Amino acid sequence: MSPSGERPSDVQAKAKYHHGDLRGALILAARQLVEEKGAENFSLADACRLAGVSTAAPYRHFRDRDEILAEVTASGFELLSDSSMAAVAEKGVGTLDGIVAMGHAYVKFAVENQAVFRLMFGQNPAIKGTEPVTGEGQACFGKVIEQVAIYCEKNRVPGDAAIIAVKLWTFVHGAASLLIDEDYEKVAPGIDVWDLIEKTTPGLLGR
Amino acid sequence: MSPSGERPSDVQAKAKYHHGDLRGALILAARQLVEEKGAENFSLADACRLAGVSTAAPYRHFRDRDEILAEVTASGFELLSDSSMAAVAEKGVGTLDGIVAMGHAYVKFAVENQAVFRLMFGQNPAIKGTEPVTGEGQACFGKVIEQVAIYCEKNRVPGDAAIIAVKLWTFVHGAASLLIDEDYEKVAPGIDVWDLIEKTTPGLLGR
DNA sequence: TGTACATCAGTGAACGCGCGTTCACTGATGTAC
DNA sequence: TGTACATCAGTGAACGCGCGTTCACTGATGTAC
Repeated sequence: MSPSGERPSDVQAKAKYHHGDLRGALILAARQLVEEKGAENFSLADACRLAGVSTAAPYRHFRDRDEILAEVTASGFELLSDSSMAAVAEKGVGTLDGIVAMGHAYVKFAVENQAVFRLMFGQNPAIKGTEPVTGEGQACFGKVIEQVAIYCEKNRVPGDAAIIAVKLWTFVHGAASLLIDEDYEKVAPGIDVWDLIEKTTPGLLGR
Repeated sequence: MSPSGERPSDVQAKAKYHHGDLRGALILAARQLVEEKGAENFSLADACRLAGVSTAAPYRHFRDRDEILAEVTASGFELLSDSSMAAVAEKGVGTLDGIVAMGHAYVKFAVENQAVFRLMFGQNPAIKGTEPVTGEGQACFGKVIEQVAIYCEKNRVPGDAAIIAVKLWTFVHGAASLLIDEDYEKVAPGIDVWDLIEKTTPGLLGR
């Protein structure tokens, strides 16, 4: 340790003029605030406050407010891809269990990252049209098709893997949405979404 | 016609001090604006402009901005209930065709009333907790259970009608959401959601 | 039927607020010699 | 190794904006007599 007692990794150290990784810190702050207050209540000024910089600082790193949100959204797809693949790897590549596990991972992600999930799939043309978001989104769905294709081949299921993947996605997406938006609660309180997916997946795969 | 040439029904007549049904007119204006710009860009001031009244006028009829949005949301559920029932009546009460038609009506409603659909099912605790909204929402889902129950009895399908109804709702809701949020387009462009629902419903009903 | 008056549904001006973005600036960093 | 200087990443003050809401007010309506 240097005589001054400061280390580069000491993020909480007293404020420095040069931040080191303000871009990354702002994305992190934005993600946290979006999750806390919802994307519709997110303000750039808030993120600056949280990161401890002036409100003008972000403009060194981002074109505008939307560009930060797009970055948050894209990072959500990355995280979803990773956790889906981890789930599949654990339960078995191209197996029914593996595919169910992907569905569960999808719902788990939605629950743990509600506001980011809404950004990823919900309406916000300005954000969803941008490259990082579109790219990561396609990659993410590609993994589902891949697993379904392996499953179909192994089990001699006829039909287009892409269409079956769309069915699965549709169902799981509905479940995740209705769950986090608390729509089940009004009408089917205490429903076990985990179980719902497990029981419904075989039928959706089957035909 | 009176000598002045004015009729009470003459909505487009020159502005009157007393509006007649400002409450209703503001809800209509709000609905239109929500649909045009999205709920997140809706402002009370805009609605006043459209209705041709001062920005203070709404406060004779509504507590605040959220109360108008809640009213718009509740009216959405009414409309959805009505069109679902019309679809069922046409295709056959408690039949497979009737249930598929409800699914189609759900998607049609979502497409034609995207922003209101998002208000109805999306996150906005302030609005969704209110009475008109909760009540209309429950009534709406009740109609689905009803149809499924008749179907199950007629066709001797074992199992809880409510659970089957939840499955159907989940799938159709996923389809409607992914469709209007343009998420299919990235990944399965040109998909025929109508057909998807028709093909998938029997399986979801079956087990 | 005609008049007096209470009630109601609007007006329009003003408020304080927080936002996104721009500006001229300054302090820190790292490279050339 | 030490110094000069260009470059870069921040600052902080200011801007214009539109919003939701409140206020004292006024014009229209309808009822009692």
